[in-house]
Amino acid sequence: MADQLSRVFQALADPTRRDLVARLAASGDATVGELAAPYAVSVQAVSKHLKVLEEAGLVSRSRDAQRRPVHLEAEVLDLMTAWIERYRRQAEERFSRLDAVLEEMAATESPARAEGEAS
Amino acid sequence: MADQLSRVFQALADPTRRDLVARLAASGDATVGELAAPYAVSVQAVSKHLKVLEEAGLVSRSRDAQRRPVHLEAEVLDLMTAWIERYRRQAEERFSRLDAVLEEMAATESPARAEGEAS
DNA sequence: CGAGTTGTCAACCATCAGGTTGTGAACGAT
DNA sequence: ATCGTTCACAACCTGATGGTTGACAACTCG
Repeated sequence: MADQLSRVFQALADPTRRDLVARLAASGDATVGELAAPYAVSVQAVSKHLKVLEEAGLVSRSRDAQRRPVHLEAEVLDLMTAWIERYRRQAEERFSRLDAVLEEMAATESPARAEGEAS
Repeated sequence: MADQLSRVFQALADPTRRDLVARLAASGDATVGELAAPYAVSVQAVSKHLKVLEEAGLVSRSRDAQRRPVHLEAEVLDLMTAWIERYRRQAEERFSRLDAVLEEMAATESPARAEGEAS
C-alpha cells in the first residue's frame, strides 16, 4: 500500500475515520481529546486513526503547548474524485459507444456478426 | 466493515483492484482469465479480488457456459463521489466563513478577542 | 463417456489493522 | 520542583487480507 491514492482510500474505508473527517469538515480544527470524546474507544485508538489520516495526507497536526490541533487537508479529496470520475466517465462513454454499435447493427439489413459475439 | 461505503473504499484501496476497475471501464466486460493475464499472480488471487469488488457492488458476474464474464457497475462510484464532495464542500464553506470572520475582525476598530483565540 | 478449459472453494501461511494497556514525553499551572 | 493534562509510542492480542497450492465443479468438445 505504498502509493498515496491507496492510502487515501484505505484511510476512508473505516467509519470512525470517515466520521473524524466529517466532523473536521463541519467544525474545523480540533484536539485529539475533543475528537476522541464521542467514541467508545481509547484516546490512543483515535490517535492511531489520526496517524492513518495524516499519512494519507488528509490531516495535519501542529503543536500548541501540549495540544496537537488536528487540521483537515481537504485538497487531497480531489485526488480521489479525479480518479473516480475518470473511470466513471470512461465507463459511461464506452456504454454509449456500445449503444451506437447496437443501433448500427439493428439498422443493418443482413445480420452482421460483431467481433467476438456469440453466434 | 459492514456498510457499503466502507466496502467500496476498502475495495479501491488496492492497486490491483483499482486497475481491474480501470480496465473494465476502458474495455468493457471481460473474463477472469483475461483480467488475470497481465498480473504476476495466480488466477485464484484475481478471483478473490473480483469477489471483493463484487461484495462492494462495484462488479457483477453472470454466467456464460464455463465463462464468468465480469461487468463493471459504475453507478456505485457515485456513492463515493457524493460522500467526498459533501465534506469537501463543507470544509470549503467553513473556510470561507472563517475568512469572513477574519475580515470582520480586521474591520473592527477595537481588537475584539475571538473565542478561544490566543492572546 | 472421457478429456480439456475456466473458474471457484478450501486450507494454509505471513502480514496488516484495529483495539487494548502501560509507560513516558512535553508542557502549563501551582 | 512537582503535579496534572494531553498525547504518542511500544508491546501485545485477535481477526481480516492477500497470497499460495490442491481439489473439484461446471461446462464444451471429441
